[in-house]
Amino acid sequence: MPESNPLYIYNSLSRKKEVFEALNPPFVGMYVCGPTVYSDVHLGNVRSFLTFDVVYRYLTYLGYNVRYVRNITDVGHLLDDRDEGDDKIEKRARLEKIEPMEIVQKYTNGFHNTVNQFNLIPPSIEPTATGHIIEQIEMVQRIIKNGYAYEVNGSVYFNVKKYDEEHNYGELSGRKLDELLNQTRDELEGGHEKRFFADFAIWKKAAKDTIMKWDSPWGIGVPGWHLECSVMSTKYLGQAFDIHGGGMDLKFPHHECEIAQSIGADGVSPVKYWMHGNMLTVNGTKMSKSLGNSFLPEELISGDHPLLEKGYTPMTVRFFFLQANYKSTVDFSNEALQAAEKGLNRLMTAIDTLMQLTTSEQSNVDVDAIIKASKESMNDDFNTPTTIAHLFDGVKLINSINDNKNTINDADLKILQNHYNTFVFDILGLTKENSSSSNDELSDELMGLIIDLRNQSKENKDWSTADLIRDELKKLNISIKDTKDSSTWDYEK
RNA sequence: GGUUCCGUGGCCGAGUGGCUAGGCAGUGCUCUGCAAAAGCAUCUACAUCAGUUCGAAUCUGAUCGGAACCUCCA
Repeated sequence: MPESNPLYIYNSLSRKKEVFEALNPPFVGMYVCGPTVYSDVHLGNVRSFLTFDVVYRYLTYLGYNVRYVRNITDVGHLLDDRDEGDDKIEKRARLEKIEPMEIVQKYTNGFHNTVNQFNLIPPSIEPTATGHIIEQIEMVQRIIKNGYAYEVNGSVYFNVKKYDEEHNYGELSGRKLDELLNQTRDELEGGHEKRFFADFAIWKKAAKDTIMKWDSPWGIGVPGWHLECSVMSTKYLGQAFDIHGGGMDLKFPHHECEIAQSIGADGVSPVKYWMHGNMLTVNGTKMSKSLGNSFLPEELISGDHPLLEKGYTPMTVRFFFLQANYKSTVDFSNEALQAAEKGLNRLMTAIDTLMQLTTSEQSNVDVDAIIKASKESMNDDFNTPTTIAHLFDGVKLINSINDNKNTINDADLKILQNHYNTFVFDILGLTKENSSSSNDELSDELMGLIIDLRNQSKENKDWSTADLIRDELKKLNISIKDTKDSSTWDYEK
């Protein structure tokens, strides 16, 4: 539980940083909009999930008991909500000539593999839309009963106009209904089933050739596109819960509709703190599949993509993202990624140094200052860039102790070691990626032998042999680095 | 057009009234047979114009430029 300094969270609803106070401490309910599993997740998606991974990790660190729910959307994402709506997953299934659930399984697996690579902690519950059809039907019934929805030809629409008369449709995104009306006048032409242009489907009658469909009081159909999140958050976190996260692009209409549905069904505004992560951009434009500027995590790692000069490890990317505030866009560039790669390396090297530091009787360094600064940064709306900056201040300190320019005693060293373990590995979720992970005992022993031979050459001042060994190993992507009285080696991809 | 937001040094990116983060690159130095790596030190800034103020990157207004959302997207 937060003691001295409280945690502040930027709430999209109030557009202010607010002190975080859990509804039912020590429990915290957090819902994050997960992926629609109709194709591979790309790097932009990863950034969003990473943001909330850190939120989850930090809340846990603070002592909260977090139930983290992140859904899998496996049905119901209609391409539009007009009469001829089409389901993304079905469309993809037809293209690939396989079962919709095969698509769902394939890309769910892919999603899990990807987020594992980036060291994201799995959520406490990962519910699927198709697993909650009954609950969705029940929610539609509650909304109808409360007079906020109407049925037309086997479809049910949320009555936004009526809702807005009693509540405030658009409170999250700052939109006004009459302003929306002005901009979408064209859309009103033509005889749709909706009574009002802003109404949205919460149950949609199935087209004849639809494969995924369910029986309901209104006939055979599919749940509307915004409903699942309302249903599953209510089921697992209650009618009102602490944090709801998602990408900025979901703010409107998706999250706006969630609020309306929850109030329409249960009379309760569902979320205390709305959090929105910003977009990953490429050359200043949002990364998205339709623009063709996205790339897949595998392409990133291999470097096999026109936009990439080389491959980058998942941890480099994780660190790169954490060096920016989650509320800002991050622009992808090779230069920035390479800077992150080196910076991360510097941090990890310093941690190695930290673990083998020799102690003195006295400390003349202020470890508390670094620890305090790191915590305050995280408490300031999960400000990972400044947290990392403070960790780098510590790097300077660690190196100076290692150079005998400063001293540290046993107690302080333990504190500092613990701090870096906690912040770097537990909270920021970075891991040591041994670039020589392909090593086995045999290569270790062989390399040890080669290095011994080379050291003998060096002792004999046979520089040409020593250099030959180093140059030839270089061709095999093995780099030799000489330190004062030993040599290390690394396999570089 | 509407809503929301942004423009910081070569690059990335913090910072919301005075104390000028951090990383990468550059430069100098240390270490070293050489190299690499590592370490230390260090230089470049606040889109433009006007205003408020003792004082502004930070507040106000205008101008220019950019983005997201308003249609599925994290």
